[in-house]
Amino acid sequence: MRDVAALAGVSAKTVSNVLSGYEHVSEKMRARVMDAVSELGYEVNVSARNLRVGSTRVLGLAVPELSQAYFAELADAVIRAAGARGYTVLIEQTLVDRSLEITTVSDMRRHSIDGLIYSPLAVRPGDVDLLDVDFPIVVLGEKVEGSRSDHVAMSNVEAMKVATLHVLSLGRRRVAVIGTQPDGPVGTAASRLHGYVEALAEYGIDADADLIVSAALWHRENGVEAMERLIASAVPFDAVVCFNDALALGAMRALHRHGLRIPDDVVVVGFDDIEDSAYSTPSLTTVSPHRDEIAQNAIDILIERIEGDGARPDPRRVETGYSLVIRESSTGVSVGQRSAL
Amino acid sequence: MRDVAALAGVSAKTVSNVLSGYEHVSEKMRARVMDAVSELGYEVNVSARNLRVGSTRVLGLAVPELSQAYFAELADAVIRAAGARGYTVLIEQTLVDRSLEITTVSDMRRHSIDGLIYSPLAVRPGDVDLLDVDFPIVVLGEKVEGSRSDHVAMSNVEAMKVATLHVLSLGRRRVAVIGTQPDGPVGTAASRLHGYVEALAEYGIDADADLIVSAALWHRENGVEAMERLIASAVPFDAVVCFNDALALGAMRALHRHGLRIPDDVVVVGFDDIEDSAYSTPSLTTVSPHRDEIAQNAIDILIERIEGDGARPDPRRVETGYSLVIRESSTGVSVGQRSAL
DNA sequence: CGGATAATTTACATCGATGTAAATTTCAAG
DNA sequence: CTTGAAATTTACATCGATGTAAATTATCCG
Repeated sequence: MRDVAALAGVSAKTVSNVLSGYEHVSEKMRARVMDAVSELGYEVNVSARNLRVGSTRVLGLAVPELSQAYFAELADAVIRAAGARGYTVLIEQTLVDRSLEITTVSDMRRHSIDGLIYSPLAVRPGDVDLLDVDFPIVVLGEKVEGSRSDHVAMSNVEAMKVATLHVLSLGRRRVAVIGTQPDGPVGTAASRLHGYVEALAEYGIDADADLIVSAALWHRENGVEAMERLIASAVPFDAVVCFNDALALGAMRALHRHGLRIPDDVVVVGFDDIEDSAYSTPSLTTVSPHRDEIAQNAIDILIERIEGDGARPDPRRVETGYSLVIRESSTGVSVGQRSAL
Repeated sequence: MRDVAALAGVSAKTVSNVLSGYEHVSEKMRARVMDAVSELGYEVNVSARNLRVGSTRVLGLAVPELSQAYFAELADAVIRAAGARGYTVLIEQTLVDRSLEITTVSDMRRHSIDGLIYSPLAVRPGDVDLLDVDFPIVVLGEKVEGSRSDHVAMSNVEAMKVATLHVLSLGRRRVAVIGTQPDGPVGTAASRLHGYVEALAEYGIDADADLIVSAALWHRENGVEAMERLIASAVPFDAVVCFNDALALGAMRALHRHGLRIPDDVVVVGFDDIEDSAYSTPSLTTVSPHRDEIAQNAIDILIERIEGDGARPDPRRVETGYSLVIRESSTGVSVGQRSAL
């Protein structure tokens, strides 16, 4: 910057003013400085600016795994929303060794980040303290009892209830569910199971433990495996609601392999509305969380905290919308707003 | 840091030494400093360190869109490879407005990054200069004529030739191809088309222009649309090779809708081996680029450049491996190494 | 044309961590 | 109980951009 200033015959501060778009800079000055800048191919040193200014305009986004379509699509939405506000996003994968989720916020502060959007797989009760840091954080998903951090989430209970009611309205009565944790449902899984149970209750049906199938992770392979188990158990069922689309796609794969027709023999419903679900065969009925709404809210709240006066007001809780997208896997025909054809 | 030093009764430099793991620090000193650190909840200011040290240990990864499974899976691989070397990854999406790819490297240098891995959709001849910067860059995909930057890529020609030969070996002779750009093939598309043509030539077949179908983007919807056009054209065909899996999945969707059976009526082959392809119905035969190998090579070369002596040696060209994964969409049965079941 | 006001530019200190080189302490051997 | 070498710690300058406040220049009006 010194060099540019010297070449333009002005002070370093003037160069800085030009580059940071300071209001009171004359046109000729601006032109002169810009010439010098391009002649020397100068670029500002971001680290120095960050140090001086005290912020980086970089936000962290912590997700379990980018290779899961839901999180990739979420990341895309977050990056766009952040970009529109002039922020960049640094993505952290928390599920690094495919089985253990590391959750220490301080791990993420290694990189100078102004704030963090945290989308955990499952926040267990004890994790609350980890999040209760004096640093701007917005948590996506289940709100945690006693947590003082900001949350953006849809109502998993309600959404899953709507999805299950849809299945029941089609006349199915033996509705299986895939996706609880092997060691008992917590977090998102617990809420979705709750919605499922509530829906059954409206039809006067008691949940049958034999129809509740666990999945270690929510990947396609776990869906295949869970469905194989369900079929092997010989428990009769005529529908299955899955806690995410990957599980549902895996389950469909297994059903297909066993010659079971979808939806004739088994109705399948997913959750997340990832892109694949519109293009699978059959296309998948699923709950579509409004991802852009989630991303937008998270970004807005986070930036508000960052640029705010630093006071720690009451935690904010935003509930985002969702919609049920009905496709072939439940009705045989596709009518949802984002269906494939 | 001053405060920590004061509390521990030592100089700031000693605190710095302790925290950066300097060799000659006595045990009692280390303990004393660490106590002070945790008592004050001190965390180093990364911006200040970056300024002083002159690097950030952050690498950029520029991909068109994270919501495309191939790039999400690639990003995952890159993040892991970088993490193992102590680097973090900042992801940039270049396809911001869904149609226009911005490619200026300097756009990405807004964020203090030590180096960049750039995975362009299509580098056109004129783009060479944009990449010929004095900054560590590794380009993924097609090597560009005259480019002086490092490249990591598989042989698209060869891989597509192998895929097409597979189709021909099944007895199909009217092999369509989906994925050229509407305004003439460039970059990756050109190479893959080349491989297709070469394979046909081995069977003494001339490429038929009517069987070469373009796609504006390589998303599922474009695959659907391309296949609809092909079917509407009434040109007979008994197989289709697609330039990526998303196109193939979209094409399968369209075939299904028209009551055409896969693979009986039409053999379908994709490219990329994204996770969906193993779980689609039918599962998709595809070329599997060795993503981890690509990521590892890119990271190794990039870090070598960054940590090297700054000399600008000859550009490096690494060719990574691939394999043909044969699944139901070509043979009716799945035998590939990463098949679904 | 003087004087006041606004616009523009400048000098200097500062953000916080770390490299350098010098100062101090520690320790083994004589 | 020296003495020299090694180990440990310290003082100080520095990375590069920007906020502050003061200095300078331009502009306008009576």
